[in-house]
Amino acid sequence: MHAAINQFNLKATLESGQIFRWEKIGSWHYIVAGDAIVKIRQDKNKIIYSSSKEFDVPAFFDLKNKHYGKIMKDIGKNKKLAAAVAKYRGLRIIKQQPWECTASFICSSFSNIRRIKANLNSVAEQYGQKIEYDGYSSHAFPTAAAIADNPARLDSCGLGYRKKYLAETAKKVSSGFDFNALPRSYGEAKKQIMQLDGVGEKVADCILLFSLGFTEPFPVDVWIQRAVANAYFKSSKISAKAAAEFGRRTFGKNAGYAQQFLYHFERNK
DNA sequence: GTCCAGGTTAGCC
DNA sequence: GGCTAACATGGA
Repeated sequence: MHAAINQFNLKATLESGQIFRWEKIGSWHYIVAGDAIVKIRQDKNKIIYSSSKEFDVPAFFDLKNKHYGKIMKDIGKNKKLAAAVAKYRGLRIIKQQPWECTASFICSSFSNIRRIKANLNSVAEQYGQKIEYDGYSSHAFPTAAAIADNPARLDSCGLGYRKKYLAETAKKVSSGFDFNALPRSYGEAKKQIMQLDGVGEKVADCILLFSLGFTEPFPVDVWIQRAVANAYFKSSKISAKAAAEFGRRTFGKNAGYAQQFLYHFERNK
């Protein structure tokens, strides 16, 4: 499939730490999402893609968002963000499946991207069905029930203390917790998600932002905490809570985008 | 050996 | 409510 596209930066989108199970081989990117493999590359204002099964690639990359230009204009007004927006315009917020996103960010806590990738691939190998497309082979991300049925297999995934969080959350998700039945309000939805083991303020914000369609979360990790302190408070350190409140107050409904640009910019400077 | 990594939690005040 | 130490593991 070919499609003409404006304001899309595939590289920045994939490299900005929202999604972990992807790999670049030559000029192609292979992304494993759920039980599908998506093959995609970007050539200026065009994307070329296909997938192992039916998959809405434009929806996944938020390319149907009619407000993107306006959002960029809005957050770009902020002096500290102007450079990030100029440099990475086209960075999109990916829309993942809630369970997979939740599991991913439970694994992300106090870790690093390289290791998170290895952890998630191990989990997929332990439980997930083998899938193959265009010579690229991987494993589907397992259902919560698959993990809940046999949590012992997490032992070999190198998750450390996160193992018990993932096992417990898999159990809850496979036995009643329903992402589709969450309240519409950010605060209420967040409160419910935080009932899950291993899901605190930051991971909850990531889940709401990267999988549930909320755009106002401002997830604060060590990078964002430092960046906000340095750029906006002329201080070397402020609390995570203060950084989150600042982000949401300053950027409102677009805080999620602002955070993602800030994060990617900080990590690459 | 020491330090750090897209934090969360339990235990304390 | 806010503050702290503990939590497993791997790489620099």
